[in-house]
Amino acid sequence: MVDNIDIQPTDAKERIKAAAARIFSLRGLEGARMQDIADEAQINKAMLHYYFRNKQQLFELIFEEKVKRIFSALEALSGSTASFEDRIRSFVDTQISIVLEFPAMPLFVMLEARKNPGLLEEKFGKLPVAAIRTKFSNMVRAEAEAGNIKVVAFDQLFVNIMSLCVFPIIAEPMIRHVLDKDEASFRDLIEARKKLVADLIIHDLKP
Amino acid sequence: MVDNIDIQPTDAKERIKAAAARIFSLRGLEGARMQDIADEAQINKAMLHYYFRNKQQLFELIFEEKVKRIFSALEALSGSTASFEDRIRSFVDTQISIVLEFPAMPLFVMLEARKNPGLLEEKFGKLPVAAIRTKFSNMVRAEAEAGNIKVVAFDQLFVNIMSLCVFPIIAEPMIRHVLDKDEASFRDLIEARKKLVADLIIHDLKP
DNA sequence: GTCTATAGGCGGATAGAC
DNA sequence: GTCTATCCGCCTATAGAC
Repeated sequence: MVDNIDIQPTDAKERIKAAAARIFSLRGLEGARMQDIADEAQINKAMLHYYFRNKQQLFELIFEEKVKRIFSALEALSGSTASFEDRIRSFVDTQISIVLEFPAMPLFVMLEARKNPGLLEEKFGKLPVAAIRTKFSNMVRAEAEAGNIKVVAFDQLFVNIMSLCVFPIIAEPMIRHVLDKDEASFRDLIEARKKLVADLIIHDLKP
Repeated sequence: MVDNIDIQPTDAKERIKAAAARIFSLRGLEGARMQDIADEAQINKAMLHYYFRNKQQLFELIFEEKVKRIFSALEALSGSTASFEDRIRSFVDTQISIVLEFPAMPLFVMLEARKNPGLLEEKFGKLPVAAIRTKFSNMVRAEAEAGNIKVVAFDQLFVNIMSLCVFPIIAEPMIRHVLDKDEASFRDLIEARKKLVADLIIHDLKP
């Protein structure tokens, strides 16, 4: 922000951010080592402090970016003029894809949000999510009144969808252990869920 | 194990274990401070090393106990002579109750299992879970052949149930933020799921 | 902008008195 | 068994040469 006058966008900065995301998501704020981030970014440890003042500041930047990414899928719920069913399908699909990009990230966010309650509110006001929530809630009520779906608690519906999309991916090690799956068949299992989860939700909503 | 000759079961040891579970689950192996565990257990830091040789050993003990607790609910799936539907209901109920006891624990287990792949296999062979899996899988097939439920992939069924039970609780901070709920109404939301999730699963299995 | 060297502090582990 | 004092290594952060 301060010195964005440089012509070439320093991709060192980008490499650091990517590396930090990987290390933080796996080891948490305290567990992450600046040296490991530097190694991963193929850069000197001192450069971390050159680009980002300190560990805490780097951490908060990553946290903020990743929460925004996770919440970005919510827009599939409110935007466009697609039918209710199509919005659900689209949301499930993008949600699963986003979490697949970076499976450890929701774990990281949930853990850090637990350690530091109020971190979410601090970084993002309640207002942006409130707008989407209201929109989705209204949509569910309208569909129910039109007789297209049965009457349901919209918050439970939301929780169901999120659970079915996110949990299997973050719980990969446990699920693979219990179901005795190798990496490939686990990937197939998740891929199949893009349709399966949407079907399950929509079937449940039939009047 | 070595010195279990002492008459009075040292409840200091129990306090330490409880404290360690709390701190480790929230901050992870590297993030946890021995001092914090000692404070929480109202005990001197040196005593931690008296009862448990070092941090790593204490950590592994806690990890092992907690995974066993989480997996213990699986027995509701295979045991007893109850009907299929009742087993599902009973499993959902106990699973939610267990996770509620210690909401951060599955997060902790999933994160540590990610950092250290093979930790699950190392601590618990595949065999015990394999037995339960086979039993459950056979049960699902038998019910389908009897025409009581439709034909489904048992592994997706298992993943669905786990997701709907576990995720909402571990994601409490994110869900409360998005749905703007206070502690009490969040608790109500989870409590209501004991029935709601079982209904959803059973409804989906109707032929 | 990049790197080396080092300061400075924190935290796990132990010695040893009681 | 319990506690204080202390060691020592690791890790963040910075100083300063280039």
